[in-house]
Amino acid sequence: MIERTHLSIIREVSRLGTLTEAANALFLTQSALSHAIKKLESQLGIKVWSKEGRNLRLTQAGEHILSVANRTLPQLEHTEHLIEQIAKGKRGSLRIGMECHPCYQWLLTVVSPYLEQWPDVDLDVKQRFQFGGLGALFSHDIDALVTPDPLFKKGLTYLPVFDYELVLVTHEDHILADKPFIVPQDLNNEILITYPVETERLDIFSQFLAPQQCSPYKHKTIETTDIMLQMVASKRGVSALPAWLVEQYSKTLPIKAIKLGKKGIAKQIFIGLRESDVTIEYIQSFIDIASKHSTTQ
Amino acid sequence: MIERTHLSIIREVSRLGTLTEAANALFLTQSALSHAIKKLESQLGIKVWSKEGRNLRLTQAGEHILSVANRTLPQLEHTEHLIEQIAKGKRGSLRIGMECHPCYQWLLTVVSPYLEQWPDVDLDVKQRFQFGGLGALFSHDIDALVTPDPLFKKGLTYLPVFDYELVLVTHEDHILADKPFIVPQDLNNEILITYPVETERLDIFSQFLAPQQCSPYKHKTIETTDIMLQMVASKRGVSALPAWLVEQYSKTLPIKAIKLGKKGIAKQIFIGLRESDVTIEYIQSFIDIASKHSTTQ
DNA sequence: ATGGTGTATGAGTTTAATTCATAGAATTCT
DNA sequence: AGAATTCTATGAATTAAACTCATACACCAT
Repeated sequence: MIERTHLSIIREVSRLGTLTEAANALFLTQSALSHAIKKLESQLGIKVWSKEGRNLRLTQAGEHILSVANRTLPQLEHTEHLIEQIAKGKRGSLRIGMECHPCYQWLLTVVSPYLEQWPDVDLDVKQRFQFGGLGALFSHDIDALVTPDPLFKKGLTYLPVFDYELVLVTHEDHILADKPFIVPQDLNNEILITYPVETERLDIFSQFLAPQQCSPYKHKTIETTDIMLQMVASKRGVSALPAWLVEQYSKTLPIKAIKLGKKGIAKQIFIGLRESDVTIEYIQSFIDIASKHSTTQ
Repeated sequence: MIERTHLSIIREVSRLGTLTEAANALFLTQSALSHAIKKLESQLGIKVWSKEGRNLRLTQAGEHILSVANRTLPQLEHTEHLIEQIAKGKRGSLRIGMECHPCYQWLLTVVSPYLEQWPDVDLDVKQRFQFGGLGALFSHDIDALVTPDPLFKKGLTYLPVFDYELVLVTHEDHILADKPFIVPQDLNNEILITYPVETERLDIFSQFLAPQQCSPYKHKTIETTDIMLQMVASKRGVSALPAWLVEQYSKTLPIKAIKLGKKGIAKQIFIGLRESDVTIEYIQSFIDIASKHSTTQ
């Protein structure tokens, strides 16, 4: 069996020329190298070197071993270096799953300071999961899940990262725009625009309309927040989004936010993690930075 | 230090699923593997596996080690095999990569006299490469590359082995069958059958149709030459193949070869080698035999 | 010859790897 | 729920290997 030491020895000897020097470079005695190679030779049934006077010349077999040494040793050294970084907590991969459409805007504000602080962390954001965000966490397809529903399961933890109020968005000239708040019946004649997910996962349905058995005149779905708000701004419908997001867009678009019900709808966003990961430094740091970028942002 | 045993252990465990089975495969006890990995983990300061119930799941660090194992162990095993052959006084192994579909038929005619002359050379033919034929040559996954594109790189040499003419193949009753040669426009209403590779790598496209901005009525792809010619023989389309190949098949199938353009399309096939290998006797001999089996065959 | 420099080798020592026996953990069976 | 099964983990004892030391031997230059 060709072992790593054999590769190192052959590489060093052909780099430095003599066994003695190679032995020094490897912090071993000349005797050790001699014995090691001798044993290898007897195992493989070949000679590694032939002696030409007092220099060693690699045989054909020796050349093959040197060649494999030059190809594989650097790879081993590279992974050892990589793993050292992982051990120090400096490197790793953080794949974030998003189960909350509007949170994408918020995530972007978290990501840039994070990447600055952790340049060696591989960050990735995923938005579609074959077996739901929870399944993705369990099957290690993602490492963190941004979600409004903290479905507690053994082996997972959730940490709240920010609170916001869900509001109705209308054009600023809309009939409802001047009300201090709206009631479910107010939407009976409106076109409601939402993200394309099941209605059970849309709070405007599950927490506002459904309890009063109301439904909008029409329900349209749109993938992206930008287009959604463009539609609202061109009076093609109303939507329900986080208040902070509406406030941000209202600087450039003629839109307005209205409370949903007298008390409004309060939402909380969590980050779910596998319990075994919470101690990892670069993951903790992500939670920290995420928490700091809460509503006020 | 990551040793070869660690690589083997991690590879076998991820192949077989359990430490116990891996231990059997490696002719060691389960305890030995457990101790070995434990020691590695303490040296590197990381975990290789995390236990999920009773299964082991590789950590990120573990994945890196597995990846380096899959890259380096086969190389070590191959050189050991090579050296074993050298020790026995036999020659070695010749792994040929093919980047040229129809050349397979030609290769078969080369292989049999070669094997007769070199009974102890282990011959292997590979047709799929993760990083292209060139990458396979450099990473020692193959020893020789049969290709129409001699992409010169430092450390490689190419030797031309045979020339042939690329021709159109049609049914012998086809409308085009009586022409002395065809022009690109003649294919506008034809179904063209080719091997399933990128059109840039198909000479009928890159050297014949594309310069005149022509394209066939339809483009179908088929893996094997036999089936391809069966299709042509049953009037389901036309194809482009080496003249010598068509000539051979035309003895048994109602097909005919037609020149592509007035001058025809001349092709040249090369064998690429690592420069360090060109002096090896059994490789030189392969080139010799290959060159002798050129067009006339 | 002689000193200098390098390799080879046997014997003894140190270190590492392996096994054995057994405990613990998770899963399946009844 | 408890028993049987099937893995992994671990400490202690054993076995094997790697390494050093001391020294012999080979080559070359002067």
